[in-house]
Amino acid sequence: MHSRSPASRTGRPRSATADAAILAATREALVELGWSKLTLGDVATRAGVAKTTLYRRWAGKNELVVDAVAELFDELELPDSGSLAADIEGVVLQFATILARPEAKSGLMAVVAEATRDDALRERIRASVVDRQKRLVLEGRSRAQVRGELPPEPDPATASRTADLIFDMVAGAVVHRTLVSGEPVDEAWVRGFTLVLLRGLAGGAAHTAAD
Amino acid sequence: MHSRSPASRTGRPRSATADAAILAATREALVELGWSKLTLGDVATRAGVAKTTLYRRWAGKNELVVDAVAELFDELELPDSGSLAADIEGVVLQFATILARPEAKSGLMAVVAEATRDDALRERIRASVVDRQKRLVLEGRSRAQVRGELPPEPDPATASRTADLIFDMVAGAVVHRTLVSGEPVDEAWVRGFTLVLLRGLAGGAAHTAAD
Amino acid sequence: MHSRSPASRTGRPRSATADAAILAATREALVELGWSKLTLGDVATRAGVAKTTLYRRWAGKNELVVDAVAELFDELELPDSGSLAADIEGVVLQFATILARPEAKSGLMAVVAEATRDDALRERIRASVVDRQKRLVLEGRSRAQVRGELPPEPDPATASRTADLIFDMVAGAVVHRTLVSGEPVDEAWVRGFTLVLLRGLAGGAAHTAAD
Amino acid sequence: MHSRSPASRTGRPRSATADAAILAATREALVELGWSKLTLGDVATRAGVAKTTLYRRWAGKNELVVDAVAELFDELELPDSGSLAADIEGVVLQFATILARPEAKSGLMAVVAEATRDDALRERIRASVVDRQKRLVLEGRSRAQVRGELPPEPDPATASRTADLIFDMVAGAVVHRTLVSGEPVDEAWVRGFTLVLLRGLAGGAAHTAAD
DNA sequence: CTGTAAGCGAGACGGTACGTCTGGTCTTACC
DNA sequence: GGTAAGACCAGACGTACCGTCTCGCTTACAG
Repeated sequence: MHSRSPASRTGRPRSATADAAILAATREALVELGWSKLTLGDVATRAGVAKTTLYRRWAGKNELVVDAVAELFDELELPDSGSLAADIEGVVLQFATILARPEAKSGLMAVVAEATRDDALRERIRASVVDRQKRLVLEGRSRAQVRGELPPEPDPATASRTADLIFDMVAGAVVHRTLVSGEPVDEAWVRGFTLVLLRGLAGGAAHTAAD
Repeated sequence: MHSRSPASRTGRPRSATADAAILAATREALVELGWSKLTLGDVATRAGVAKTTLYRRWAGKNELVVDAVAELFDELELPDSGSLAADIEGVVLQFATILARPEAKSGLMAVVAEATRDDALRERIRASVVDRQKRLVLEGRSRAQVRGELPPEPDPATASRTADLIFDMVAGAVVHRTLVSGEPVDEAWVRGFTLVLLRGLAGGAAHTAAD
Repeated sequence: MHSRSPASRTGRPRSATADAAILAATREALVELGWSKLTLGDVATRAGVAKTTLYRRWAGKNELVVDAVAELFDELELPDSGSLAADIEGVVLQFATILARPEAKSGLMAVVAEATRDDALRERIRASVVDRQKRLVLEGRSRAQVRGELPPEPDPATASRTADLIFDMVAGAVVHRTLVSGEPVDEAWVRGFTLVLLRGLAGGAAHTAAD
Repeated sequence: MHSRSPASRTGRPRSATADAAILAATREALVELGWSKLTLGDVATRAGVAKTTLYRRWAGKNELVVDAVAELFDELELPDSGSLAADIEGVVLQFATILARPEAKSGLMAVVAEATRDDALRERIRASVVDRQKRLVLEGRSRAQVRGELPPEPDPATASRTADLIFDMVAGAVVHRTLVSGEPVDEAWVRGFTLVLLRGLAGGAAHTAAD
């Protein structure tokens, strides 16, 4: 999660509870203040921790917020609803619900903005948030293949490229609707979106994208 | 663009060149520093203008950046390439090209992040950036209808809803791929994406989304 | 006193009252906290002034304290008591009275201590405190010469050297008794000290010191 | 010197060398950094000792520095040069030589400054530094009385008062010239100063100071 | 063609947060 | 129990910007 001196055997060990308190305080501050008015001094105070403790563990505001927000998405689960379309609709709705929470909106977009000028930060976001949830796409596909809704995918490279496209489309559309358009991601929208997505994918998007 | 005292008839008029100089300086600073390290004092210096002049015209950093970035998207044009797919591919590529510029990335995402806590700001973004470019979707559709590639749309409400969905999907996917995934939006990707989108839309997404 | 851009015609002029408020607040803080616990942030608060204002005018704690303390010694006056001995006793008592004040003790000794490692600071102390008060020695001597108590001094270099010695002896003895010995500088002590000093000087200390 | 648990019979005994190492490290740090930038953490590191160890033995920076500096003055010796004036000149020069060392200047003046607000500290300085060296005045006087240069002093109270005055004048003048005036205490200055002092004392300063 | 109202540059103002450093304490593991 | 290591809380440091203000000057319309 954050860098730790790997083999420090002596000295007082780092407080185990401090991490959790700091991340929770960060989310709390994001809700109340938003990213731009969040200050590390305030987070430290809320967490009942000295500023030095915070800086000892995270390099700055961005890294802290990424970790605080990433935890939010761990509660995403692929529902087993019997059909691919229903599975997708379920997970998209979950995703939208989390993204509608103010700590997610404020924090995630801000660090994405910062990441446009900081490759290490983008990598951290990708690792902590995106790749960690890509499991949902993979699991959904394999489940659909078992059900016979999707053909087995022989080429792993193509499979990976298609999974990325799906992730860009799902996450992008939900984020854009929520944050830019400012419209709710309700069941009707999700159903329409899922229909377009599945119909579009049926018949080999990957084939075309690969030429 | 920005508020101006409506009926000030007396006194020295505002410098006409200052606005353009400030917006250009803002974009320059966005390129060099990114949003979070951009300071209004620095923009004023770059523009050869006093800080007071800047504050007289814009309420703050966010409003200034929205205006500076919005101008970038005015150069988008719908190419007339003979087929709907090619039109879409063309405009998506243009959009991706603009979005790849650092002043666009840095600025746009940051103000979107700020807008999560500021409805007035989101409205300003929607008006200045999104709605201003929605013309492209509408024009592309009507052109495709003339060509016979799309059926005429009888219900204007459904038409509007579909246009919004398209915009969310296009803008969202491009933004996500560029900023989060960090992968280039090249011709291969655009072709794959457009294929999925068009195949998905064919046959009445709006119908399903409307029930 | 402190550096000032000499010919800045534009911009908001510096607040005239801020200087006095800051120096007074510094003395107040010296009384309450002493030098080592005095913080510039606290001084700024007491003076009703921002920390930046303070840093804009003084380079740091030492320079500020020198100026704050130097003002205290401006109230020294050479009494015209009719005899050299009485004049000296009067001014030594005044000096001791000022030095007994906590803001003088705390501040002066601390900056002298700092000056052991900072030549610029020692020069500032010498200029602001010592040389500014050396007038007392010079005036006292010329007055005594007019009275016929001292012979006219033909050699200005010798005169200056003697004045320095006198200053070192007077200031040094009073400071040492007050701060190190911790004994009061009362009239009895002053009379004894002055007797030793005058008897010692009578008959040409300067002559011997010059060979 | 510093408090020691008097009857600790069990456990690991305190390192005997640690004290000396810490005091030497303190003087070293005083030379390099001066009092205000000296930190106990740094002293501990230089001495190869844990901060805990240091705090267990001294209450704080001031006490530590007093002990470190006091040792410096133990090398003062009254030379037996055959005349009172020469004895005084010799010891004044020795004193000035020690005081010119940066660890003495920096440390001594700083703790004197601190002592203006801390009576316990002033007492510690007086006991460790001043009273410990007052032997020089007493020994010098008695030697001069043996030689017949000074009359025997019948009244012990007067004798003590005169000794104090001498100490204030000698130490004060040397300190002031060294630290405030910033001029060297060379042989010429010492000869002039001693002349004034002895001539001033001859004939009963104490008598006048006592009335 | 002069008065006046607003805009202009410069830069000081009271503030807030930064990220670092130090002081003094506490908690480990080892000796 | 003493020690070295180092994390802990608390809070000051000096810097950078914030958004506002006070200046002396310029501009251009209005009377």
